[in-house]
Amino acid sequence: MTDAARTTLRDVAARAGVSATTVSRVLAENYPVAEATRRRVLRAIEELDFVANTHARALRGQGTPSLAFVLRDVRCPEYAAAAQGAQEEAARHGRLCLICTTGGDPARELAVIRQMREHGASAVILIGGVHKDDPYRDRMVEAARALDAVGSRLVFCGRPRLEEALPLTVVDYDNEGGAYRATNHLLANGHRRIAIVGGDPLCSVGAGRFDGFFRALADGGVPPDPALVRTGVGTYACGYRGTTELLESGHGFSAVFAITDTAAFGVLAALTDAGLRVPEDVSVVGYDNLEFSPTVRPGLTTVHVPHEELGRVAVRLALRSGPRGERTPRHVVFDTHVVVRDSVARRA
Amino acid sequence: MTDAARTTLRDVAARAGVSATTVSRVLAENYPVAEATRRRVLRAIEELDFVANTHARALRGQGTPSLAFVLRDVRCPEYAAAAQGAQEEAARHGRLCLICTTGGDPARELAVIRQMREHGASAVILIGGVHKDDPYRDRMVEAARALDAVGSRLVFCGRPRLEEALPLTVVDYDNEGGAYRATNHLLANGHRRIAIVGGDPLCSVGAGRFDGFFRALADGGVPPDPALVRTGVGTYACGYRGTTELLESGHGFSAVFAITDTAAFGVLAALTDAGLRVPEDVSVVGYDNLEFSPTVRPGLTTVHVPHEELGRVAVRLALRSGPRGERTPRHVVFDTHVVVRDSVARRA
DNA sequence: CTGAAAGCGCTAACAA
DNA sequence: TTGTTAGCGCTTTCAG
Repeated sequence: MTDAARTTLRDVAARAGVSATTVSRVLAENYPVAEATRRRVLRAIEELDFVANTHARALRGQGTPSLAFVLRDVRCPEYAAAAQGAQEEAARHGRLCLICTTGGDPARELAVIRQMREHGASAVILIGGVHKDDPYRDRMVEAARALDAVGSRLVFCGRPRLEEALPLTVVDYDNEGGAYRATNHLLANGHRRIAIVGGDPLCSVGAGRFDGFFRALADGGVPPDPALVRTGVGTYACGYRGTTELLESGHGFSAVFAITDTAAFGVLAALTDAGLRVPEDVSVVGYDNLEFSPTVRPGLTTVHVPHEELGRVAVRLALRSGPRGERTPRHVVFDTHVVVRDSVARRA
Repeated sequence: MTDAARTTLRDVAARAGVSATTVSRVLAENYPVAEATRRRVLRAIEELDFVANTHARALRGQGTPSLAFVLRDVRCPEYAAAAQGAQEEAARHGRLCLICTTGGDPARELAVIRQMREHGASAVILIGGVHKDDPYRDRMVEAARALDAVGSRLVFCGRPRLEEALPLTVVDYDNEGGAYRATNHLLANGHRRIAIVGGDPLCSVGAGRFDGFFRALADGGVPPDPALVRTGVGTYACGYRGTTELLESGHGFSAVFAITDTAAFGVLAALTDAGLRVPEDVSVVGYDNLEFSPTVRPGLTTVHVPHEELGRVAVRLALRSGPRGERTPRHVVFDTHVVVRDSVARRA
């Protein structure tokens, strides 16, 4: 029982008593075919349960190239959201999506890009932040050029652009600005001792959020206190741990800026477990506005990031200038804004 | 700037001053090639930044066929978990994964299966429950046969098998049993008035959970009360709404069995918003044991489902009997068990 | 050790 | 309206 050979267009042709060309034309509907013949062919296709071979088509240059997404982990709600948006958009265009997870390993990311090149994907969309790392950066530059050279594109989604002159499409959001506004919201509510928890300053996402935070502090005339900074990788665990450490350290604070909503959930849990009330005792803001964030109690005040939209637009731009379109690199940046819910109170 | 033609193996051959055959052999490493020649070829590949064309390979029959996953929505944590497990396993085998979302539309699911057939995927893995619908079922039977006919497989993941004789691989979990045990846990804690919220009895997943629930009630000698049943589609919203309705209806209850953890989060929120304490006033159990479930307060008592594992095993089985392996349909069912946390208390 | 030739399944000139 | 032919990029006999 080796590969039961797949039914080919020739089989259909034979059965319908026509040439392969005719079958092809019936399928493509791009050429006149006598109605009777057409019906005969259609019946043969039906009877044989024929489906065309994508690879043969692709080889002929007729294929609809797929789209590829590369992300760290589908379980991260932000990435899942972007992936979902992208999927929907791709489906709308009849495109197939390859989704590959890398577990955050840059080597795997590059490997995947390579696989996509082999595959002739019309675009490779990289979702999520990057670690700042020069050799990696250089390889990315190469990748962008290589993809461009064959009429394909590299798209960064929720990841800052590299240098200006690169054939790269970037769909990003105002990461730094969101952090600035979130911090300002805390400041405006009278908070001065604000902790920041869970961010990774070496990751583009974390770095931008830190920047916005400190800029807001500076603009608000509040001196930053290193004792109130707890770095991490944006997970629940580091939100929880960071908060617990902060509490134990005895450095007072009246508000926490969690670098992600996921970390904020950890912050909330740690505070609750310590017998503190949110927002009466401590105020909390998050970042991302996950689907889940309005549902926790208290509802989480956070920064809205249009994750689905990022994915959708990434696909749209990737598809816009198909192989024969103009090659202009594109750059779109979405706004972010604070969504006020119940986790921030005026400082007593 | 039309399709900058992609570098081909011939280009490499020309540059290295050898035949295409030799280049192919250097790539495949399946045939002796003089070291000097090899190096020349490798250099040419490097210089030209050549990557082989997957489609040509696939056409020749040498390709590594991809794997396809079909699921409703990547944003659902259960599906994301399964997808992640599957991805990792696939990556381990050097396979590419196509992930397609259907938005729960059976028509799209079928369409996707078709695309996968065109693609020659070695397996199509369907993740998640199904609605009970006969015409759809029949098409699925057809799909299973069609895939099998070309040496590919259809895999159900977290979805009950169809008829016995089908060439279908099933990786499922003891859905009914989990609900039975969760309900028993409530019963064992003295609860008699137990509401069930959020399930869709027309979906395979919901139906199994309802069955387990009612069986446990029957075995425990507790007559089921229709007034305590609130159906839905397993979302946060229906957990919330169901609970609110229950509360307003005035039918007393001391515990809620939420059909999914996601619904349980809604139940928890509704209870909290109504000024009730969990578990002091009302006990709650969920189902799924999402990553998030231990992190809410109180920690959610729930039924563990090994979602990642389901995905991993689905891939493993799909790959096990490659095209030339034996065709035996397989069926594996994972156990489920109750994870006790803090949302259930003894009935006062 | 290397190369020439055939062909995977499909489509597009070009003829008829 | 239909068929014939050639060829996409690769691998693989089969000869050299």
